[in-house]
Amino acid sequence: MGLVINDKEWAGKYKLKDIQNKIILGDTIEVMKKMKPKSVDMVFIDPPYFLQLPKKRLIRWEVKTDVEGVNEQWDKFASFKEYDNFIKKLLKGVKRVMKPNATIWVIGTYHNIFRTGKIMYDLGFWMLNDVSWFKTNPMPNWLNVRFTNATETLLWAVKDKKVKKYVYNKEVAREYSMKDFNSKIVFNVWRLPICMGGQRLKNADGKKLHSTQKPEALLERIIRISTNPDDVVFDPVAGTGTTGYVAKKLGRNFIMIDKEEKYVKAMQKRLKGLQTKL
Amino acid sequence: MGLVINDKEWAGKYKLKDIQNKIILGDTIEVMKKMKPKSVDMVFIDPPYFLQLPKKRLIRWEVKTDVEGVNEQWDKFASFKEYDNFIKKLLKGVKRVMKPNATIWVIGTYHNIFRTGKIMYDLGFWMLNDVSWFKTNPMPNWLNVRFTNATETLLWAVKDKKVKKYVYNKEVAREYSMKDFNSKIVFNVWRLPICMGGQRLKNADGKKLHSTQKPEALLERIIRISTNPDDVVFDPVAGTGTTGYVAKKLGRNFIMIDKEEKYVKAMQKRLKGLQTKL
DNA sequence: CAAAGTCCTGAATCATATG
DNA sequence: ACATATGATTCAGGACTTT
Repeated sequence: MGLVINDKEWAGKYKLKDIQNKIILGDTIEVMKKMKPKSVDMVFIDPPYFLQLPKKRLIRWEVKTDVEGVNEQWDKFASFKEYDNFIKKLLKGVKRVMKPNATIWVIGTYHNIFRTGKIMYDLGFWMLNDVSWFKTNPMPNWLNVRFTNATETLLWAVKDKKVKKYVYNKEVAREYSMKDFNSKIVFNVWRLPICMGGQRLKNADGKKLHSTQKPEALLERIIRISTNPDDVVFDPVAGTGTTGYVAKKLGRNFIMIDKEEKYVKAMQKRLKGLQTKL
Repeated sequence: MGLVINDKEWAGKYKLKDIQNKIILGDTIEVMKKMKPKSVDMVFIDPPYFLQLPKKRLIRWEVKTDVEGVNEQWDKFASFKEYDNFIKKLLKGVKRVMKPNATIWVIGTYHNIFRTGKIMYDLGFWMLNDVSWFKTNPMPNWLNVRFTNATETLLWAVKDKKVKKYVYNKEVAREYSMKDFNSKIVFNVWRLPICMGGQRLKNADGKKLHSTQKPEALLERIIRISTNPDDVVFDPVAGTGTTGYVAKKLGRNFIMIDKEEKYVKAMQKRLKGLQTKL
């Protein structure tokens, strides 16, 4: 049995053992319906950001160049409504497969995080924190017509208000806060650089494979703080697979879904590389 | 003509000269309807945050005093829906009186800022930045079960997507960024302390008058960066009146509205104190 | 008077056990 | 699902008191 499951070739339900530490190629909403309820310990979601950029010419303060911008099929939504509907379906599906004491992380920018947060509240998630990822090396806004957007926002929530015994490794959290600000207070502000250098996956042309690949250090922090070893970390829109890669590296298990073959292939390669390393 | 206008005693519309540098006592939605469209240069809103705090009291065990949360009438909403409706009416009213190139600032915490931001997008405001106010002296999370909430979020937007020539004093912005982070990049992260000491308005008992008084330094930054001298700064839910106080101090004009007489009285006193100072 | 020590408090969705 | 009783944590900064 390989690392990848093609959902089209799978009839019936998924048992946990079928998909643990697997990448599933398929429509995430449909795949989740076939998963067992209350089966994962933590969820990380990095949804499409709905940048609303013009199709041809991307504005330079948003992205580096026209070619490399977020202008791909997966970020195309006709309207706020369509976007909201997608996020709502995604979060509903995720909530169903979360264990009762599981937590969920969602990352976004000001383009999408407000609508997304609002939907989380409406679905009954209980917010624990909004965390501000303060990038140490943001792209400067060289037109100087507004502030340099140096942050992304992470929302951290539990399934319901009544959940109390979720995982929060406070000593680990304090480690990072000491490193960031030399402070014993564990702030909801994190300082770390964006994804750079060797971490960045490239395609055959040497161009970056994915516009919004997250740094491993970000996932490391999230996973170490909010899961224990052997927990199952779930990413329903996995992209380049940083979630599963870091989870595995830290002795956790993963389940990842993506609908694009090129990303699934890249994840597969990345994880195989990890196996040889370990 | 005094500093305060009682809306009940005012028939007909308000001309700009009637209300410039005045505090209006009345229902903000109704008052705004009587204001002239396209008349203000900048708006600052610090709406109720809809904290949904538990009814029980928290006690500090060592000193045996209550932890006073916000538990006041103005933060009472029955449901998300009721809260959303209030914010929607407020923002619609505000948009109407904004000049075409005016900008708007809205502040909040994770309790309310996501729904509020979503509504702003839906009403057609064009977001310029989300700014993270990183408090230098937050209340620590004493039980250590989540991150210390050390931030509030400011949303900064223009009236419509097509607005280009709004006020952004980039040199002033850089001043603050140098002070905060010794950086020439003007980050969307601001470091300043919460409202403390002599700034804080007290009532006759020596207790704080308002749970959520904003520091003058915050308003100073906002006003200096996003307005020019003699501009009209509008605050439709003025509370303790920090907006007007700082605006006046910086050579701007203000219009403030609040429905509670005790706050209007306090603002009046505060502004009279400023006149004697200047 | 200055320096050191004490007390208080800040927009907070902070826990657990029992009935 | 409530309400109630019990328990024993955190830091910066301003106001106040003592040395």
